[in-house]
Amino acid sequence: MLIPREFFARPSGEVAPDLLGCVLEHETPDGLVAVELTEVEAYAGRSDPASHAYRGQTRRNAVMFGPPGHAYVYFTYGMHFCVNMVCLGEEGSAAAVLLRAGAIIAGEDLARARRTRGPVSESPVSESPVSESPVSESPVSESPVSESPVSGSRARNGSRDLARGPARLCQALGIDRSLDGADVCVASSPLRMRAEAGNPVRSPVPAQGDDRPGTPRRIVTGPRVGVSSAAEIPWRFWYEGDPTVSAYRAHVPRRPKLVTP
DNA sequence: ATGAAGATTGCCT
DNA sequence: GGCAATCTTCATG
Repeated sequence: MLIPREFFARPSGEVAPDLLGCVLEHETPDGLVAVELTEVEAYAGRSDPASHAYRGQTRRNAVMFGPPGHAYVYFTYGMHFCVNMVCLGEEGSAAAVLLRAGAIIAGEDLARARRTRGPVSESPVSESPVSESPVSESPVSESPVSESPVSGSRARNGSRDLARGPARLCQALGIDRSLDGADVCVASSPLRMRAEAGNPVRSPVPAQGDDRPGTPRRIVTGPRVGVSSAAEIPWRFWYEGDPTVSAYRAHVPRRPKLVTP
């Protein structure tokens, strides 16, 4: 069931936790990839110093100032895309929720192909899978170790890392600039957001605490890192102990470009 | 016109 | 843990 637009017509701080467990799917000629969201981050817009909308509307962030239920896709670091869901707290607030991580629940092969085919990586797609079984059948509930450390296997090939991080999530889904402004609330859109109800059973989660199937996943909240203002508001939301949640990495300001005389 | 920084990631020691 | 890759956007002259 598609998520109604009213869902997004709320402050981003309210929408964000409700997005956990929802499924973002992108349909292309190559196929369909669906990701269940496990980590999101809210941005308040005009009043948020860390938001792209803080300094007002520009060509890049124009979508954030538009109606809710649309995707705000931006390009960063010269190579990565990130996607937000536009919300609506106050009029023109330009609030949004950044989709930071998720679990692939459909189209995993396509997602892996997109992730493998990196800018520098030229490894052919014809890679012999390690007992690749269809996602729908055969629960792998009895594998304590999530992934066998195959020599040469990078993190990017692991299923749990396919959408672990905002840029990886976009790459796995095939989201790029052309989807900026896409409406995720209409069935005719290639990019759609589905409600949690009707989700396939979650892929096996490594034993960590009490993540048995059937156990409701707990949502953890915390302040965003690196932003001092409004620290009392929980901006980040994720599923506790979920392996697909991105690990925080402190942002390192790069050294200034060296001038050669 | 020019420069600096960025809602990141992959690979290095 | 550190640094490079890579280019768009925004602010300033």
